[in-house]
Amino acid sequence: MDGSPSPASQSPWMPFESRRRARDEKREAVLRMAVQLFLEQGYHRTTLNDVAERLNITKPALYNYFSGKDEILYECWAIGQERVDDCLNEIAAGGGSGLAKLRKLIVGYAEVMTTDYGKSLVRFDMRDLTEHNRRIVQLAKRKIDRAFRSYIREGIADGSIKPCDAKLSAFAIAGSLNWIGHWFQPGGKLPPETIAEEFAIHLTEGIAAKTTRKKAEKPPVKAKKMRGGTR
Amino acid sequence: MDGSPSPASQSPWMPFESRRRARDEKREAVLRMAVQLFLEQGYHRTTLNDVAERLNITKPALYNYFSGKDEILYECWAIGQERVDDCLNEIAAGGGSGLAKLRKLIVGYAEVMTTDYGKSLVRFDMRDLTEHNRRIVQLAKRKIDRAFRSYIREGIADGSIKPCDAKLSAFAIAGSLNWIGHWFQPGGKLPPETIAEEFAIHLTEGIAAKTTRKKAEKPPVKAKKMRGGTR
DNA sequence: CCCGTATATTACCCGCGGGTAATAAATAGT
DNA sequence: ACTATTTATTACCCGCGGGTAATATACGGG
Repeated sequence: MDGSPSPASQSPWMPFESRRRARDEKREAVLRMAVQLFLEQGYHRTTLNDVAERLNITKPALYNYFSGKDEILYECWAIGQERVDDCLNEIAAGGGSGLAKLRKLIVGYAEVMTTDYGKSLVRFDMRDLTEHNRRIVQLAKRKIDRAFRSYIREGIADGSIKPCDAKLSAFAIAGSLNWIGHWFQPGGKLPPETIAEEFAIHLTEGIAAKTTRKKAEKPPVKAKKMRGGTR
Repeated sequence: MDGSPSPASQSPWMPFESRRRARDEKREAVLRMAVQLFLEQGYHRTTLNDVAERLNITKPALYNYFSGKDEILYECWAIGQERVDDCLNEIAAGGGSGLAKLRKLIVGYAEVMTTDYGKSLVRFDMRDLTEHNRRIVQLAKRKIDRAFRSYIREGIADGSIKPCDAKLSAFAIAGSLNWIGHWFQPGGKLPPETIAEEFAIHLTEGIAAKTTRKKAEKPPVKAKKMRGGTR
């Protein structure tokens, strides 16, 4: 039934009939289309008409779900941020050396960066948001930065990481990871997991206390649990 | 202003030259103000009125020097690119191992990234440009990317760099460097040169064949080994 | 069946900002 | 001083696109 007859469009609004989808699903559909277009064309070059049209609806319909364009932008960002937060929480829940935590963060963050919502964390201009939302974003960014730095400091303290400037190292690592959001596209030959693992090794190779050439201990990166709910 | 070194009577071309020079200076003043505002407020939120106003002129006056807003954006980018090109040419002219060249590039590129025009290389959206200019930009970006990769490959070939995936390593390094353009601001306690040197060491620490503290061949990078404490 | 609510549409507003005359003021060349 | 050219100003156009009002259609409950 809900199997759309024509997969040409992922939109729940098939021209006329089945419009009885749950509200949240429609909201999500809007966000998925929006983030895709924002990334593809840029926020300012993407009109709400563009978004609506590709969903087989009209612009004002969007206002049933969002208060304005900037809120859509914010929600896209928020979904990506949520995934990073999940990652941070998982790490905080687990144990391990500073280096181990840092690597977990790199792997998780890198994988997020290969998704549309993840890209929105670094490709969107936060100055397009309202003052209120912008502050939330800035706070979140500081949180991520602090995580990187504190894991590095932790690693230095526990001996798993060589003494180094935590701030600069964090910038270097975060920069490499954020850049993924600019060059990665799903079609490539390197799958996200491979990229993430390679980066986890490479980016810590310079600061790890011991030689990093260990192949074991990592293959099963833990059950990567898929959260069913999208949001 | 420009004290004419000799009376105009001696050189009939002098007036012409001086006028052209004055024109170029004004053009540059426009670009300096534009790049500053574009970085500060973002391209789309910066109006030509903003630019003109801060220069004590009016919007249409800008059209004496530029054909439109997008051309101003392009010229800002071009200045930054020129500096990178200078850096690339210097490296190409000199010698050294692949690793040495890579480090030179890191130092040079990092320093460019701390300038306004350098930031424009990574903070501006090329999709705001005309098709023609966008193609030039893409070409230049590929050129830089090729430089990173080829130095790495060269380093692997001559033994100065450990075997690794040149493409991924280049992305990682370029990402760290490009990120500088997002976080650096002149007021900080770390001067650009220090950042550049630190990055040159850190970013190659993982892939350098031997311990990084070697002064073999040429010492293009000052032996600033001071690791650990940093400051 | 009727009504309330949620959802969608059509038609419109309007402000922002890039770009363009038409024209005035400055500067060089003779 | 007169003229041509460059450079600047004032005043305007107009299209794009975010946002709104009025309205139509569907759905669910009594």
